[in-house]
Amino acid sequence: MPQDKTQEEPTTSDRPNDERYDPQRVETKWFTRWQNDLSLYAADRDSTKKKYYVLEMLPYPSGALHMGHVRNYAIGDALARYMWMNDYNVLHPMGWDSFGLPAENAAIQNNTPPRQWTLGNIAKMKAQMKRLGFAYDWSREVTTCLPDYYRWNQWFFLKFYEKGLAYRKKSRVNWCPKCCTVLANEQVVNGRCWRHEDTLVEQRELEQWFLRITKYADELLRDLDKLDGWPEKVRTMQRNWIGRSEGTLVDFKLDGPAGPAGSTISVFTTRVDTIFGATSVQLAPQHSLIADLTASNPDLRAKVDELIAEQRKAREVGDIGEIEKHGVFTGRYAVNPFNHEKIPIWVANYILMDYGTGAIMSVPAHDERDHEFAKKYKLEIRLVILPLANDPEETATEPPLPYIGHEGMLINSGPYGGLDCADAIKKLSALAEENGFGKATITYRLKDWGISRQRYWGTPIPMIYCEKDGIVPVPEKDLPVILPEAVDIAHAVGSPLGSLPDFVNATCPKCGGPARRETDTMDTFVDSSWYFYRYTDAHNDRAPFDSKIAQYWFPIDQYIGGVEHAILHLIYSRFWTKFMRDLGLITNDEPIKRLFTQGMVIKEGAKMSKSRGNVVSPDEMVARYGADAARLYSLFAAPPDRDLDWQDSGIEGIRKFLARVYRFVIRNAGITSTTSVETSLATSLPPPLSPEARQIRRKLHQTIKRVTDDFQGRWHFNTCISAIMELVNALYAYEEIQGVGRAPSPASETSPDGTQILLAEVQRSLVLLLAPFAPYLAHELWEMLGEKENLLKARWPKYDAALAKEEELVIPVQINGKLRSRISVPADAPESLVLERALADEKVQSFIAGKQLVKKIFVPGKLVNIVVK
RNA sequence: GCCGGGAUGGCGAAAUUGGCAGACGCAGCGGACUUAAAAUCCGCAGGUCCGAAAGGACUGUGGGGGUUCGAUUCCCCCUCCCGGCACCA
Repeated sequence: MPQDKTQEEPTTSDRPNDERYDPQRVETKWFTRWQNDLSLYAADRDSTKKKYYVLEMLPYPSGALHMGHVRNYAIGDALARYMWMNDYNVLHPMGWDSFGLPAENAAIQNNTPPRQWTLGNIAKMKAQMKRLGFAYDWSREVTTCLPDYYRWNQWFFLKFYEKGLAYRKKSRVNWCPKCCTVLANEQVVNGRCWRHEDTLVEQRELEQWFLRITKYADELLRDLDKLDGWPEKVRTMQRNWIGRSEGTLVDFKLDGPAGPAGSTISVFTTRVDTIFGATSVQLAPQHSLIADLTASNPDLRAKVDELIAEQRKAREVGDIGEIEKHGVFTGRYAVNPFNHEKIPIWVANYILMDYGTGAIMSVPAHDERDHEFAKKYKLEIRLVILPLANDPEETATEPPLPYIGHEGMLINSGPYGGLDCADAIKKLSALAEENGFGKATITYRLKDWGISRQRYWGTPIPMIYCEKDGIVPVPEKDLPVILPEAVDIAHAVGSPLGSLPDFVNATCPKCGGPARRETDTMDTFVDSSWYFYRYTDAHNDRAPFDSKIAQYWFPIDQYIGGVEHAILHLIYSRFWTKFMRDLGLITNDEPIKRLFTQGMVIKEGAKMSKSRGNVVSPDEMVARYGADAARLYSLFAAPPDRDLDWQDSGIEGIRKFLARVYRFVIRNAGITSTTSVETSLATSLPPPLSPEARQIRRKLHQTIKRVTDDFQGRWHFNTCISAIMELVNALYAYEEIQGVGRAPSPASETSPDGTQILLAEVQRSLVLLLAPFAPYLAHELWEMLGEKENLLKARWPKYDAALAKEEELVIPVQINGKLRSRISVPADAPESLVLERALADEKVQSFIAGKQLVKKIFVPGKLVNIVVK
């Protein structure tokens, strides 16, 4: 309805209503149209075009989008639309990371089954996304909590198992004694249970499934160097997380009788060159040997327990680094294999069981912590490294302790005295290996990925335990192991699935005898580790995806999301890709070519949160200002990689800008409809253009250049949008001078003159420039201009560098680096002319009069600087 | 402690390669239109000082130094803020 009206009366603006930009009217009109065309944003299956895979991180279906989502998707959507307009075959899908805790939480609170709650939320959020106008190929939608997706999680798990990369082992987990269940790390808040604020979380040993990500630790680290399209910050975070450390394992022997834990104490050190300075061995309080050492020594046991308690407390408070170093002598000794020296074995609270071997050799002279500890307990401090003097003639002097430098020479080290540190490390490691008491090794901070969760709302782990055959994988043909629906989560003890006999009881695939099903589910990070491959072939029911199709689309050209996923999701995804490559499913080593991490949306300087009451709701913004304004503002208010401080007055300004564009086109659309747009390339304009019109043409080409350049990688959409604003301001100024559109020119009935062709071209380009950022308005205006073709398929405007060039330049003239005057010169004026005019300038004259000219600096097109004395 | 990113008007920000600091927008002020208001349109606007005004002088990008004809930009030192890792052996 409204569309006809605007086409009929675009230039007879006697009724103000026609000029009023009503985002609701425009947006609902196009929203309805887009709803009816499902193929609108579909990627081509077979295409000779170049591909472009742009992806935003899929959301958890919490129930409502927040502004962070809007910003994230506005960035991706702008890029997708831009690439479409540049004739790429664009893949721009969306899905739902829909397994996870909140669904169970909601189930308990509202008594709604997790599936129902989740699917309901997805419906709500999908509607929001559509209303916001995001151009997704919904035919490829992936919902991770549905069996047609999670069956492939199970399939992958079986592959991991087959290759020996999924294994089961006992490990320490967080346990809430009130819930009687394991908690994920994220469910532990300050060392307490998220549901019982008064209850401290305990550590328990449980059998868990692990994926051997450490097998790829080195490759994951090395390949970070290849990811030059990733932010340095993320690469650094991953490097830290992987935490590679080169060193040596050395086995000390327990002196005297040994218990079940044996008599070997392996220590890891990066400084084996200092081993002759080791004056004690320090064990973590949880070290396996301690049970033996304390078996007949309840006193020692009690002291070790205290150390454990101290560690735990420090961990709860979060400052394990600040803990005061305590230790206790075990009364026993270990033998240094290099010199057969007996040194005391201590247990200390600063030794961590989960790094290295949980045991160290203590070298007080050359390690800060060891030094502090040795001083406290009066342990021997033995200097074994002398710093090399800069001057070889000089005798090395004893350094202040602890001396931790590497540029040194061994002393007091038996036959190795005189070696430099680097040499000694090599020699001693080799010696240890030859003699079977150690070797050079690499440790990682990265641990194997424990994926077992004692929760309901996740992918069932496809494993069966048979009394006779032990652990037996579910045969591929029996997948998926369906997650049962009617489960009482609230009253479950342990894994909720364990309370369902129908689920638990199974037959062994090997012997056919009675067996028990695994009742744990997978970590939800499994779901998001490979989902983006599924988009390429979302309905495949014979494989997770077709390798050929994935090969066409991968790697992802541009991935966009929050930096909070820099480690977990993005490391797991890289790991999964490498595993799939080794399976032969894909050929790429890395999933993501370019990564962009956008900043947070904050308000009044703080993260939006319900408790703070500063949450901005996208629905409200859409209702008040329209989706275009909400999107445009989220791109305009800050460069996308920085945090954005939301201001309602700011989005109001954006709405005004859109209205300004709308009014301009409404007033001038008539010109276009009588103009042959196809032939109106500005270069072929008839010659007589007024200076003002040439100025507009120049501004247009400059604007196209600025916006296009920014899309090529810099992505400062805030400046793109200000460039478009400047263009619109220029058009208004031009209108003011010319009175164009205000009173329609009767000349338009005959052949259009140059100015009219130019104006038509400007309007058309303006709409195209706006299309990636404000799709609703752009579509409306596109139609208003009489265009029949879908705007997404229209070509992105090209700029003409010659037309973008200024004819006349205002050149600042500095004297001794201070701005003193400006002169106007033709753009291509040679140096001699510019300098001549600069020196002739009245103000310049007054500043240089009576002074000696030292130097004249001319920067073409930029400035003149005259240096005088 | 180590690593990464920041700091520019009242506010969000711009300056892409060392070359006019503050584009664009918000808030503000003035004007036009209006009975009035809203909306809209036009204009002003870093700070201090001089001047009735036009205009002019000085100063200014967290602080201090340096390189340069010229520094928000490059180098050195320092402060503060945000993020990551951390008794990592």
